[in-house]
Amino acid sequence: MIKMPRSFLVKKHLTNKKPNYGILDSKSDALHTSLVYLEVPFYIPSTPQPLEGWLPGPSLIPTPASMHSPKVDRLPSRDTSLSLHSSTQEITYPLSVSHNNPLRDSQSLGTMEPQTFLLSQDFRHPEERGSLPNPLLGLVHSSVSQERFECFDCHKAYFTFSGLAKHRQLHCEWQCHKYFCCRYCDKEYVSLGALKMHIRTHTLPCVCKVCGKAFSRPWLLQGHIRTHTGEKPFSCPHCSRAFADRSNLRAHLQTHSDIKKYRCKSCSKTFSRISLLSKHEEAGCSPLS
DNA sequence: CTGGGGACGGGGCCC
DNA sequence: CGGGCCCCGTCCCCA
Repeated sequence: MIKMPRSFLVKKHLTNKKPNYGILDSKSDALHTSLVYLEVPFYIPSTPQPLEGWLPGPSLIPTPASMHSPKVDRLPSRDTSLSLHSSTQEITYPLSVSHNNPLRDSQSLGTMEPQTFLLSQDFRHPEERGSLPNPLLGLVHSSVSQERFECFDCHKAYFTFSGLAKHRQLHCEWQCHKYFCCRYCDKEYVSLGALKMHIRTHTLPCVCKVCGKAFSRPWLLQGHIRTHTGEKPFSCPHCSRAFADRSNLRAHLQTHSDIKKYRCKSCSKTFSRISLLSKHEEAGCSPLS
Protein backbone atom coordinates (compact mmCIF):
# COMPACT_ATOMS: atom_id res chain seq x y z
CA MET A 1 0.00 0.00 0.00
CA ILE A 2 1.27 3.39 -0.92
CA LYS A 3 1.25 5.60 2.11
CA MET A 4 0.81 9.26 1.59
CA PRO A 5 3.27 11.36 3.50
CA ARG A 6 1.82 13.12 6.46
CA SER A 7 3.04 16.36 5.06
CA PHE A 8 1.17 15.75 1.86
CA LEU A 9 1.32 19.34 0.81
CA VAL A 10 5.05 19.54 0.86
CA LYS A 11 6.60 20.71 -2.34
CA LYS A 12 8.75 17.93 -3.71
CA HIS A 13 12.09 18.28 -5.36
CA LEU A 14 11.62 20.28 -8.48
CA THR A 15 14.81 22.18 -8.27
CA ASN A 16 18.22 21.88 -6.75
CA LYS A 17 18.39 25.52 -5.99
CA LYS A 18 18.41 26.25 -2.29
CA PRO A 19 17.57 29.55 -0.73
CA ASN A 20 19.57 31.27 1.94
CA TYR A 21 18.19 30.40 5.32
CA GLY A 22 19.19 33.77 6.57
CA ILE A 23 16.00 35.15 5.13
CA LEU A 24 14.10 33.30 7.80
CA ASP A 25 15.73 35.32 10.48
CA SER A 26 15.78 38.63 8.77
CA LYS A 27 13.61 40.55 6.44
CA SER A 28 16.54 42.47 5.14
CA ASP A 29 17.59 42.92 1.58
CA ALA A 30 18.90 39.39 1.69
CA LEU A 31 15.45 38.41 0.63
CA HIS A 32 16.15 39.84 -2.74
CA THR A 33 19.85 39.36 -3.10
CA SER A 34 20.72 35.96 -1.78
CA LEU A 35 18.24 33.81 -3.60
CA VAL A 36 19.13 32.13 -6.81
CA TYR A 37 16.85 33.24 -9.56
CA LEU A 38 15.74 30.78 -12.15
CA GLU A 39 15.91 31.62 -15.76
CA VAL A 40 12.61 32.39 -17.38
CA PRO A 41 11.68 33.70 -20.81
CA PHE A 42 11.67 37.41 -21.24
CA TYR A 43 10.12 39.46 -23.98
CA ILE A 44 11.71 42.69 -24.96
CA PRO A 45 8.95 45.28 -25.14
CA SER A 46 8.48 46.86 -28.51
CA THR A 47 7.43 50.19 -27.13
CA PRO A 48 9.16 52.51 -24.71
CA GLN A 49 9.52 51.50 -21.11
CA PRO A 50 7.26 53.41 -18.76
CA LEU A 51 10.00 53.69 -16.20
CA GLU A 52 13.33 55.06 -17.07
CA GLY A 53 13.67 53.83 -20.60
CA TRP A 54 16.98 52.25 -19.90
CA LEU A 55 16.06 48.89 -21.33
CA PRO A 56 17.27 48.06 -24.80
CA GLY A 57 14.93 49.35 -27.41
CA PRO A 58 13.44 46.62 -29.51
CA SER A 59 14.24 48.28 -32.75
CA LEU A 60 17.86 47.99 -31.82
CA ILE A 61 17.66 44.30 -31.28
CA PRO A 62 16.65 42.33 -34.32
CA THR A 63 15.95 38.67 -33.96
CA PRO A 64 18.58 36.52 -35.59
CA ALA A 65 16.95 33.38 -36.87
CA SER A 66 19.77 31.28 -35.52
CA MET A 67 19.59 32.79 -32.09
CA HIS A 68 17.49 30.91 -29.62
CA SER A 69 17.17 31.67 -25.97
CA PRO A 70 20.19 33.85 -25.68
CA LYS A 71 21.32 34.84 -22.24
CA VAL A 72 21.63 38.38 -21.11
CA ASP A 73 24.77 38.09 -19.12
CA ARG A 74 25.76 41.67 -18.71
CA LEU A 75 23.84 44.07 -16.61
CA PRO A 76 22.73 46.85 -18.87
CA SER A 77 22.86 50.40 -17.82
CA ARG A 78 22.60 53.75 -19.43
CA ASP A 79 25.06 54.52 -22.15
CA THR A 80 26.42 51.08 -22.37
CA SER A 81 25.90 47.99 -24.43
CA LEU A 82 24.12 44.73 -24.02
CA SER A 83 25.71 41.41 -24.86
CA LEU A 84 23.50 38.55 -25.90
CA HIS A 85 24.83 35.06 -26.10
CA SER A 86 23.44 32.07 -27.85
CA SER A 87 24.98 28.73 -28.42
CA THR A 88 26.34 29.92 -31.71
CA GLN A 89 27.18 33.56 -31.40
CA GLU A 90 27.55 36.62 -29.28
CA ILE A 91 26.00 39.85 -30.34
CA THR A 92 26.53 43.16 -28.69
CA TYR A 93 23.90 45.83 -29.02
CA PRO A 94 23.91 49.40 -27.92
CA LEU A 95 21.27 50.17 -25.38
CA SER A 96 18.32 52.36 -25.95
CA VAL A 97 18.31 54.58 -22.95
CA SER A 98 15.92 57.20 -24.05
CA HIS A 99 12.32 57.44 -25.01
CA ASN A 100 13.51 59.61 -27.80
CA ASN A 101 15.01 56.71 -29.63
CA PRO A 102 14.52 57.66 -33.27
CA LEU A 103 14.30 54.05 -34.30
CA ARG A 104 11.35 53.51 -32.05
CA ASP A 105 8.94 54.81 -34.59
CA SER A 106 10.49 53.17 -37.55
CA GLN A 107 8.37 51.18 -39.94
CA SER A 108 9.97 47.98 -38.84
CA LEU A 109 8.54 48.35 -35.39
CA GLY A 110 5.12 47.22 -36.38
CA THR A 111 6.40 43.97 -37.75
CA MET A 112 8.69 43.12 -34.91
CA GLU A 113 7.96 39.85 -33.25
CA PRO A 114 8.28 39.53 -29.51
CA GLN A 115 11.77 38.43 -28.69
CA THR A 116 12.53 35.83 -26.15
CA PHE A 117 15.52 35.97 -23.89
CA LEU A 118 16.59 34.22 -20.80
CA LEU A 119 17.59 36.45 -17.99
CA SER A 120 20.06 35.12 -15.54
CA GLN A 121 20.93 38.33 -13.83
CA ASP A 122 19.24 41.31 -12.38
CA PHE A 123 18.55 43.34 -15.45
CA ARG A 124 17.41 46.57 -13.95
CA HIS A 125 19.07 49.85 -13.76
CA PRO A 126 20.96 50.13 -10.47
CA GLU A 127 18.63 52.84 -9.27
CA GLU A 128 15.71 50.53 -9.71
CA ARG A 129 17.48 47.55 -8.28
CA GLY A 130 17.83 49.44 -5.04
CA SER A 131 14.15 49.59 -4.36
CA LEU A 132 12.41 46.86 -6.27
CA PRO A 133 12.65 43.14 -6.70
CA ASN A 134 13.62 41.89 -10.08
CA PRO A 135 10.39 41.82 -12.02
CA LEU A 136 12.01 41.02 -15.29
CA LEU A 137 12.63 37.52 -14.19
CA GLY A 138 9.12 36.95 -15.32
CA LEU A 139 7.45 37.47 -18.59
CA VAL A 140 7.30 40.98 -19.90
CA HIS A 141 5.19 41.27 -22.97
CA SER A 142 3.98 44.02 -25.13
CA SER A 143 2.27 44.78 -28.35
CA VAL A 144 2.83 47.88 -30.38
CA SER A 145 -0.58 49.26 -29.62
CA GLN A 146 -0.72 48.57 -25.91
CA GLU A 147 2.19 47.75 -23.71
CA ARG A 148 1.58 45.32 -20.97
CA PHE A 149 3.83 43.73 -18.42
CA GLU A 150 2.71 40.19 -18.08
CA CYS A 151 3.79 37.67 -15.50
CA PHE A 152 5.29 34.69 -17.20
CA ASP A 153 3.95 32.34 -14.59
CA CYS A 154 0.35 33.35 -14.11
CA HIS A 155 -0.05 35.65 -17.13
CA LYS A 156 -1.46 38.42 -15.08
CA ALA A 157 -0.94 41.67 -16.95
CA TYR A 158 0.03 45.04 -15.58
CA PHE A 159 0.18 48.39 -17.24
CA THR A 160 3.19 49.48 -15.28
CA PHE A 161 6.57 47.99 -14.71
CA SER A 162 6.28 48.47 -11.00
CA GLY A 163 2.92 46.74 -10.99
CA LEU A 164 4.49 43.60 -12.33
CA ALA A 165 7.38 44.06 -9.95
CA LYS A 166 5.12 44.10 -6.94
CA HIS A 167 3.16 41.14 -8.22
CA ARG A 168 6.32 39.14 -8.73
CA GLN A 169 7.59 40.00 -5.29
CA LEU A 170 4.44 39.38 -3.34
CA HIS A 171 2.70 36.58 -5.13
CA CYS A 172 4.10 34.77 -8.03
CA GLU A 173 7.83 34.61 -8.11
CA TRP A 174 8.39 32.65 -5.01
CA GLN A 175 5.38 30.50 -5.48
CA CYS A 176 6.33 29.52 -8.98
CA HIS A 177 10.06 29.38 -9.01
CA LYS A 178 11.46 29.29 -5.53
CA TYR A 179 11.29 26.51 -3.08
CA PHE A 180 12.16 26.99 0.50
CA CYS A 181 14.10 24.24 2.12
CA CYS A 182 13.91 23.35 5.78
CA ARG A 183 17.20 23.65 7.57
CA TYR A 184 16.33 20.72 9.78
CA CYS A 185 15.12 18.25 7.18
CA ASP A 186 14.91 17.91 3.42
CA LYS A 187 11.42 19.23 2.96
CA GLU A 188 10.81 22.04 0.52
CA TYR A 189 7.97 24.52 0.42
CA VAL A 190 6.56 26.83 -2.15
CA SER A 191 6.25 29.77 0.19
CA LEU A 192 8.28 31.27 2.96
CA GLY A 193 5.27 31.29 5.22
CA ALA A 194 4.75 27.60 4.73
CA LEU A 195 8.38 26.94 5.53
CA LYS A 196 8.23 29.06 8.65
CA MET A 197 5.20 27.12 9.77
CA HIS A 198 6.93 23.84 9.03
CA ILE A 199 10.01 24.83 10.99
CA ARG A 200 7.78 25.21 14.00
CA THR A 201 7.26 21.46 13.79
CA HIS A 202 10.98 21.17 14.55
CA THR A 203 11.28 23.91 17.13
CA LEU A 204 7.92 23.09 18.79
CA PRO A 205 7.52 26.37 20.64
CA CYS A 206 4.18 25.53 22.26
CA VAL A 207 4.77 23.41 25.36
CA CYS A 208 2.11 21.77 27.48
CA LYS A 209 2.51 22.81 31.11
CA VAL A 210 0.95 19.56 32.28
CA CYS A 211 3.03 16.94 30.52
CA GLY A 212 5.72 18.94 28.79
CA LYS A 213 4.75 17.79 25.35
CA ALA A 214 5.54 20.39 22.71
CA PHE A 215 3.58 21.43 19.66
CA SER A 216 4.14 23.51 16.62
CA ARG A 217 1.13 25.74 16.90
CA PRO A 218 -0.91 27.14 19.78
CA TRP A 219 -4.18 25.64 18.66
CA LEU A 220 -2.55 22.21 18.48
CA LEU A 221 -1.54 22.71 22.09
CA GLN A 222 -5.07 23.75 22.92
CA GLY A 223 -6.37 20.56 21.39
CA HIS A 224 -3.82 18.58 23.34
CA ILE A 225 -4.76 20.24 26.60
CA ARG A 226 -8.27 18.94 26.07
CA THR A 227 -6.85 15.44 26.40
CA HIS A 228 -5.90 16.41 29.96
CA THR A 229 -9.05 18.28 30.84
CA GLY A 230 -11.39 15.89 29.09
CA GLU A 231 -13.13 18.79 27.46
CA LYS A 232 -15.01 17.73 24.35
CA PRO A 233 -16.69 20.76 22.87
CA PHE A 234 -17.71 19.13 19.61
CA SER A 235 -20.86 17.09 20.10
CA CYS A 236 -22.47 14.78 17.61
CA PRO A 237 -26.04 15.87 16.84
CA HIS A 238 -27.06 12.28 16.14
CA CYS A 239 -25.74 10.53 19.24
CA SER A 240 -24.35 11.29 22.63
CA ARG A 241 -20.75 11.26 21.57
CA ALA A 242 -18.56 14.30 21.87
CA PHE A 243 -15.10 15.02 20.59
CA ALA A 244 -12.22 17.21 21.45
CA ASP A 245 -11.30 17.67 17.80
CA ARG A 246 -13.65 19.00 15.15
CA SER A 247 -12.04 16.89 12.47
CA ASN A 248 -12.70 13.80 14.49
CA LEU A 249 -16.32 14.79 14.87
CA ARG A 250 -16.54 15.23 11.14
CA ALA A 251 -15.13 11.76 10.63
CA HIS A 252 -17.57 10.44 13.20
CA LEU A 253 -20.51 12.00 11.41
CA GLN A 254 -19.66 9.84 8.45
CA THR A 255 -20.53 6.81 10.52
CA HIS A 256 -24.10 8.09 10.78
CA SER A 257 -24.45 8.48 7.07
CA ASP A 258 -25.66 5.62 4.93
CA ILE A 259 -23.90 7.14 1.97
CA LYS A 260 -20.29 7.66 2.84
CA LYS A 261 -18.04 10.22 1.31
CA TYR A 262 -15.78 7.85 -0.59
CA ARG A 263 -17.35 5.59 -3.22
CA CYS A 264 -15.85 2.61 -5.00
CA LYS A 265 -16.12 3.14 -8.74
CA SER A 266 -16.59 -0.56 -9.34
CA CYS A 267 -19.23 -1.62 -6.81
CA SER A 268 -20.49 1.80 -5.65
CA LYS A 269 -19.93 0.80 -2.05
CA THR A 270 -19.15 3.85 0.04
CA PHE A 271 -16.65 4.33 2.80
CA SER A 272 -16.22 6.88 5.51
CA ARG A 273 -12.52 7.25 4.92
CA ILE A 274 -10.42 7.24 1.84
CA SER A 275 -8.03 4.85 3.53
CA LEU A 276 -10.85 2.34 3.85
CA LEU A 277 -11.72 2.79 0.19
CA SER A 278 -8.09 2.26 -0.73
CA LYS A 279 -7.95 -0.94 1.27
CA HIS A 280 -11.15 -2.09 -0.39
CA GLU A 281 -9.79 -1.46 -3.86
CA GLU A 282 -6.41 -2.97 -3.12
CA ALA A 283 -8.07 -6.08 -1.80
CA GLY A 284 -9.65 -6.43 -5.22
CA CYS A 285 -13.13 -5.05 -5.50
CA SER A 286 -15.67 -7.63 -6.49
CA PRO A 287 -18.82 -5.84 -7.72
CA LEU A 288 -20.98 -8.95 -7.17
CA SER A 289 -19.96 -9.33 -3.57
C1' DC B 1 -9.14 -7.54 8.86
C1' DT B 2 -12.31 -3.73 9.30
C1' DG B 3 -14.15 0.29 11.17
C1' DG B 4 -13.69 3.99 14.11
C1' DG B 5 -11.50 7.24 17.54
C1' DG B 6 -7.55 10.15 19.02
C1' DA B 7 -3.95 13.09 17.85
C1' DC B 8 -1.78 16.03 14.95
C1' DG B 9 0.31 18.30 10.32
C1' DG B 10 -0.45 21.58 6.54
C1' DG B 11 -2.60 25.21 3.58
C1' DG B 12 -6.16 28.62 3.13
C1' DC B 13 -8.93 32.20 4.85
C1' DC B 14 -10.17 35.92 7.79
C1' DC B 15 -9.33 39.51 10.98
C1' DC C 1 2.15 40.38 8.42
C1' DG C 2 0.99 37.26 11.93
C1' DG C 3 -2.24 34.70 14.75
C1' DG C 4 -6.44 32.12 15.14
C1' DC C 5 -9.45 29.17 13.15
C1' DC C 6 -11.25 25.93 9.71
C1' DC C 7 -10.93 22.17 6.74
C1' DC C 8 -8.72 18.31 4.81
C1' DG C 9 -5.97 14.76 5.50
C1' DT C 10 -2.74 11.07 7.61
C1' DC C 11 -0.92 8.04 11.13
C1' DC C 12 -1.47 5.26 15.04
C1' DC C 13 -4.02 2.57 17.95
C1' DC C 14 -7.78 -0.22 19.56
C1' DA C 15 -12.24 -2.82 19.75
